[in-house]
Amino acid sequence: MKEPIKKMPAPVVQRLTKYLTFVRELREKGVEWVSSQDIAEALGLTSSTVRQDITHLDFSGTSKRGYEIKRLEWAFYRELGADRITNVAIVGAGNMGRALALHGELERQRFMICALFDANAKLIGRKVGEIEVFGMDDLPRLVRARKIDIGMIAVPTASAQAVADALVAAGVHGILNLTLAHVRVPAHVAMVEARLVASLQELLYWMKITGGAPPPAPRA
Amino acid sequence: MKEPIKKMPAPVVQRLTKYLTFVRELREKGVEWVSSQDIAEALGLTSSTVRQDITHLDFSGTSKRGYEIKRLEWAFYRELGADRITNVAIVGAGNMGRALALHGELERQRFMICALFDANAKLIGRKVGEIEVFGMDDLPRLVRARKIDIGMIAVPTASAQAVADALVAAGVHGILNLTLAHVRVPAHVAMVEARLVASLQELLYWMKITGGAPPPAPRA
DNA sequence: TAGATTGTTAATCGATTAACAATC
DNA sequence: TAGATTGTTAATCGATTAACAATC
Repeated sequence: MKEPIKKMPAPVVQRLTKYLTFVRELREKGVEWVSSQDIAEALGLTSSTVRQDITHLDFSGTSKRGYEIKRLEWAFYRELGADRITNVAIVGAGNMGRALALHGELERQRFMICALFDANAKLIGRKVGEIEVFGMDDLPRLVRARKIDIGMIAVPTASAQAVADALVAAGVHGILNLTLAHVRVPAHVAMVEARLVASLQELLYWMKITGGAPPPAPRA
Repeated sequence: MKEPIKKMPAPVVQRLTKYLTFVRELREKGVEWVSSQDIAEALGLTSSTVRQDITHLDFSGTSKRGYEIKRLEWAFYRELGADRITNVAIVGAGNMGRALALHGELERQRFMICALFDANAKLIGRKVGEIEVFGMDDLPRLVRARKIDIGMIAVPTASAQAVADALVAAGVHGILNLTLAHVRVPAHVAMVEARLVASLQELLYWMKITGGAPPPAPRA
């Protein structure tokens, strides 16, 4: 086990997801080797940053040739923990929740949507594609039974914290928050914010500035 | 015009969207004053950071009492450029694009969805709620006619760059990219990435680490 | 071999935090 | 007034970049 144990900084983790997308594209095109300079140019970074970031992986390049794409891609997946299937529940069977449930890209990237939940009794029992909608009461039971690791919050802003609490109580290990609300979770549960409306507000600011772009890695 | 002209760092802009959400909630509850310490505790920051961030605004607090919530909320909206209506186009009338078009939260936060676009001829002419679906050919004309400032990319990953190019050519000033792809735009166009699948991959990493949380401000 | 590219160390840059004087 | 909280300056911390020796 040579895996580095040290926690990577958040900016590095975010760039890893970008590297992954880029090298996957290259592999699909049949390219076999890539240099830190190639990656840097494509993503608007310095080659130094790219090499430093790859340092965090259990992976080595080759002098003069760069990085072998197939192995590098795999190293990214492995480091992120995205090399196996992850079971996901979506809370909120409104427009957004249903769209996520039907979003093929998730499955393609090994995220399996195992259940939808909604507080609205009229929606319970319906199906969205293959996925059944359950009431909130079933959350603890199904999280356990279906080994659900991640809960996605796609409910109205006002209910976001209550849903997060319910997901934590049910035992998920990670939460993706899609609402505008700031949500708090205990330290043993990981959370990433994907607040779409907030992203639009951030975008407005960068548009104000020189009609210009944000610094290299906004965040997404 | 006392507005500070200097560009804020990306982490500050991202926190601004969080402050905004928090103080809006307080205002709705009828609270009138808030201290940097209150905000810091709610959002998991230091009061020092909060005060430094507010420094970037054209706004002053009051010794001993803190910040007047109504005025502070407004200052956040103004600094972000979110104090007026912004016209938005969505490209991609699939599940995700339609869900966004129907997502009431956008309108509530002054983003007006003015048009949907899709390459699929079968979808053209249909309506999603009140919003009509147009073909890609109509993009340049409608961006001009409807004064569309922002384009949201909600198409399959493989078409993301082509759509971005089309939006830039049509003259939008900002782009929100919802696909997994990394997309490049010229410097005069602002872009924010809201790559949902990448956010899930980032989440997987934080789950690996102590089953733990990311550092204070992951991005979003 | 010669040259290109990695991996790593050290320097720089920028953001966060601490400390405290100003102030209402 | 006394005390609480801001606004600001200086110190710290961490991330990015530059430089270069190692190496295939």
